[in-house]
Amino acid sequence: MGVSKTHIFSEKHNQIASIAKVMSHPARVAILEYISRQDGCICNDLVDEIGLAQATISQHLNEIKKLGLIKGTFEGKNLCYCIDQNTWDTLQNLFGEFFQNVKFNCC
Amino acid sequence: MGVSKTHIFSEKHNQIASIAKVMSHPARVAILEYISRQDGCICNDLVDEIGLAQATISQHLNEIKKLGLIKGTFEGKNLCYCIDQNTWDTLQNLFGEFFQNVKFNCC
DNA sequence: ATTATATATCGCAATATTACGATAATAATA
DNA sequence: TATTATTATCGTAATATTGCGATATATAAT
Repeated sequence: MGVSKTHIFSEKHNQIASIAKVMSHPARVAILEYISRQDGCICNDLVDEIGLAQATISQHLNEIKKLGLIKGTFEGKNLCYCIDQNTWDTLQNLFGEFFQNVKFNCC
Repeated sequence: MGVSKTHIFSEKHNQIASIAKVMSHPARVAILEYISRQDGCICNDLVDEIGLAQATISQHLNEIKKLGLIKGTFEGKNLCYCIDQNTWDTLQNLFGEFFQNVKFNCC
């Protein structure tokens, strides 16, 4: 027991859940917002900004990256993390559509 | 260790994370969609529809209810779960705003 | 080559989530 | 009141997540 039964759900429902999962921790929300606020994308001060240990930040970044919401390339010494606009748009649509399509026809 | 440090994050970031957390399991996404598809709101066949044990469905419903996304009233013998339109709109806006406000200015 | 700085990974502990069977509670009906 | 159907709660087991220190890896500068 305790094993999540993802296989019994539709592709779309699993996809929406995956997106939501990434946003389901305030640190990751904060990270995404911080990255998006930067003019450039040198973001090694994320540790100071967020207030979690470097290892923990790295873990969170990795989970965001796995979904494709950010991509990182090395710019000189620092790793440059940026929002991946394509993925972002796709996920935004998927999620927005779900919110939009709910009907309110009772009670 | 292992204790989520919600107190170091802003109210808004925690709020967005809370919404996302509810949607972060495919069963809950499926439940929300199923309820919204119904013309009425007698939804005792959720167990057959989703394919999880009754106790598990009840747990998931409770987590959705805690956020205020659905409300339940008794209609005769059956419990009637419906989307709470007010909460839904609020959360949709909060979430949509977050997605919208991200800038793509690097890489 | 050595050193300094930034990021990733490993290993572990604490806590949270998921799922289900069993059982209790609730409400309509016989 | 007894029965039946529906939903909620309890207890428990399995798994997942969160967080951090320690350590490894990678790049830049000296």
